[in-house]
Amino acid sequence: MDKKSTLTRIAAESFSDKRERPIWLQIYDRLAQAMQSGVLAEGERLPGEEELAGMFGVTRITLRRALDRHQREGRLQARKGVGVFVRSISVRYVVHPHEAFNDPVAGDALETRTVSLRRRVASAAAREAFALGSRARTIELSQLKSAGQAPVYLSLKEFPVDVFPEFEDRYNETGTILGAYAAHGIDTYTRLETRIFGDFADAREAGLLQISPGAPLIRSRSLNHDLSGRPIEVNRGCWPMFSVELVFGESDLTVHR
Amino acid sequence: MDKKSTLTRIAAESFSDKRERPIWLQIYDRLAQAMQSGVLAEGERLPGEEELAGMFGVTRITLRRALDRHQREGRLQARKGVGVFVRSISVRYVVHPHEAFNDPVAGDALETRTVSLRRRVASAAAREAFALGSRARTIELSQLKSAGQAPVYLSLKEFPVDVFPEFEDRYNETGTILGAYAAHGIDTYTRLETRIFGDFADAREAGLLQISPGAPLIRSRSLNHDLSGRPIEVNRGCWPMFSVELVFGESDLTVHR
DNA sequence: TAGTGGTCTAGACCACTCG
DNA sequence: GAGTGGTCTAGACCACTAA
Repeated sequence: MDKKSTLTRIAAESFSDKRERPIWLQIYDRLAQAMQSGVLAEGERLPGEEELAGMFGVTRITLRRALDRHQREGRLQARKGVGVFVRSISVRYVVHPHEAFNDPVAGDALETRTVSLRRRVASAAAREAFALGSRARTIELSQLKSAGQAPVYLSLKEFPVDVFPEFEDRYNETGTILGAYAAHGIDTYTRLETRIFGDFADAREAGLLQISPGAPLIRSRSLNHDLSGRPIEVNRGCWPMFSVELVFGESDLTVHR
Repeated sequence: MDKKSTLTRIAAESFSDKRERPIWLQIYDRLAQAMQSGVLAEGERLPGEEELAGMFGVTRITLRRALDRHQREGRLQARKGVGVFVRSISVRYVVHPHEAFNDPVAGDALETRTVSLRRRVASAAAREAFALGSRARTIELSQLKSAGQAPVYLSLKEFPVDVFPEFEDRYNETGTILGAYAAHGIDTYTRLETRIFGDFADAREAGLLQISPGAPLIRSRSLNHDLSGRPIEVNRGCWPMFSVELVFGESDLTVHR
């Protein structure tokens, strides 16, 4: 039996008492099960909403409530005029903050794509960190990191032009930020502070991360210093909420009463 | 002019081109602005959905899309048969993981309520951590912490009965977990590992945290050892995603190339 | 009992994408 | 041009809560 007829059979089963669980949530459940069992495989396109609604015996609006929820939770992504697709989030990407916020170490398993590299008017955060005037400029680098098919991390970093006068060339040569660091004589750096908080994706972020606008994100903001205490990088990053897990290891957290 | 007529005026303004921003998102925007400016104060009840829809000149379903989004994002909470209320999330509660996962330190500014305290069959996580058999029992403690009016943290901890034979009495006497620790001869402990990840609230969690079911959460799982390396506590906790900010301080994160 | 939020239907128009 | 997802309407019934 092919996949589509399997899905048809799943959809055709009668619903249980809707007072216990609304129909749209029962549809949500069955779609989740179909994805988990492989009836709907990663990357696969779902039948059209009209057809899908017919298969489940409900209105398109009712069906859409189930789809919307799966989109917010990252399992599905809709592309206007094209269709609804199963996103790959089979695994959470595990990040050890002591390492992972630094591009090279945890980045090994990830593919990095440079989204943009340009000079810009310094952001407020960069002005404060680098002690810049209101019209000063910085080097802005945006990267997108993917695990397999699924983008998992989008970053936007700013660097001070006086510390990295040749950043663009050195970055393009070496392909890594640490390469540009080294080319400017910086071999060791310190992460001063990292803040983690939740938020929701805007349209641009949603497009790059292949999630729906409004889907929840985990955001980080951090600041790097070199050995002498000079600030050299401000970083803003975000993960789709459901595709990352932060792990804080043993060590440092002994508590005395 | 009273608040309600102010809201009426806000609602009555004409919408801009809906091709640029859908009407329901424009309603969402105006409600956000009304909350931020104090026209809708914290804890206040909104007009009924039917009335509100009339004020904005849309259908109830269109209005509900705006309300739903605010509920997911934690600014509004609906109570069936009662009304829709403005939740207090004016500030993010800042947590320093080195301290905050430990009840006493960061808990100072929070009010703690004991949700439940009982003995139970050990969870899988507790069985593994404490090396227990499949029918072993543990002490389970659930606490809810609130900042002002708003609940911000819900925890569920398990303790091994052999380490804490009198946990319940000692906890009830001292009112704190550390008190129960001390009464059993444990003054110092170590947090072995903490994992942070995103998820969505189920019905019970939503009720206790005063958010909507399905709203995004930040979850933590952690394990405490005593000085001798003996595991003494497994902890599962969650915050409403939008009401917490995790801060990792300076110190430990120097990176050598 | 009256009012509230939660769910569902039937039908419509639009913008977008692709062949 | 055909098909897709995005938005919106008008109307209905239900379960829940409080007076």
